[in-house]
Amino acid sequence: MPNPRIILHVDMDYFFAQCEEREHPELKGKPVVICVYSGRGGDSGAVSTSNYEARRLGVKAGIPISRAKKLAPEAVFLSVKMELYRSISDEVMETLRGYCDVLEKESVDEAFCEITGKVSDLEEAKLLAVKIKEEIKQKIGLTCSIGVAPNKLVAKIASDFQKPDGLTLVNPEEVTQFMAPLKIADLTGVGKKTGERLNELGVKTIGELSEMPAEELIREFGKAKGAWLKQASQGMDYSEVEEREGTEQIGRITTLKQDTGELNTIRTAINQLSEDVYRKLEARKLGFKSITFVAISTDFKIRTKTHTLSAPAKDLETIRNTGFELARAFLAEHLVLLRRVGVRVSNLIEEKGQKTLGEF
DNA sequence: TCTGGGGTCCTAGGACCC
DNA sequence: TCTGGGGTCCTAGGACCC
Repeated sequence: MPNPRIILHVDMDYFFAQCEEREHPELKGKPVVICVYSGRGGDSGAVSTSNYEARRLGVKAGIPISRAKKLAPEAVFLSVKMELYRSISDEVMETLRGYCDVLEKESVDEAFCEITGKVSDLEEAKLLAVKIKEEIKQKIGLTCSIGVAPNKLVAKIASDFQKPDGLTLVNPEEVTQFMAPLKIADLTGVGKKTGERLNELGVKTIGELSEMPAEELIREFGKAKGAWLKQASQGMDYSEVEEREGTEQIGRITTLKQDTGELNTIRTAINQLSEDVYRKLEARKLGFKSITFVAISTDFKIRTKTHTLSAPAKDLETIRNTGFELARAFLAEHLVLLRRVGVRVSNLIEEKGQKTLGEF
């Protein structure tokens, strides 16, 4: 049998709110709510995240700001400051990089670290995790929660097991016992829809899921998802920790001041969004082949319209004009009022470093 | 109670090519 | 009258994650 892998999942605690607490120590101990205002005036918008004081009052990510204010009138409400969080995130990732063989940044506040080559057993892994936590605390001033396990799936669930400032280790032999009592929603990849359908089948825990016949899961959820559910419920996951570079897509989305089906109003929004997307592309020296117009109607249904160019482009005009043409075509097809619109580019291509025959 | 914004991955049908 | 199979790309939509 090959040596088991040892993988860390590092999850920053209530990240955006903790960043704000670091910048403004007087916030500590108070409920803090980080908001995305829609721009429609008043408290229209949603909660992005909140600290534990606010969570205790029922204020969680995703709820409307107006509702959060009713639940916690005394809380401090702040707008997201993405640049700040991103620069702090860079510091965290830089610190982690020093400790692992491979670092996979999963999002602005989470990462997987492969440390199989850095430690010889779980005891050493624990010491390393403690050291990482201390360094992030000392150098950056933030707490995190870490899960240590033989694969990514279990490491991620483990990092979520004890929070905030937690550390959870799962031996290869303990994986099954660790997973069995957990709710199916704790399984990353099981969201609202899958959770509801499993509930209808009488499945509430990961242990119960692991007892379902694979054939039945495949019949219910299709080949890939069914087989995955069976494996995941047993704590099996063979996916590798990998440094991923190339982003797949870059997009911007915005809420319109009013619901509208008017092409001219939408054009103004598209122009702005296109410029933002263009700036991000430019910063990363990327070209693109596909442009997508994203339309979210008043009933919150998401529809898209995509055009793929015959050759890659990298200019603002192409994004803006194609985006507008797609919007025009969309409105001709659908008689709906739109609440939000977005522009996205995909099929990204590195401007430089394109492979040429000369390289060989 | 009234709902942000940034992503990833998967599916399925159709076009097109060999 | 009966008429393959495989691969890849494109589009649209859905589920999920933070």
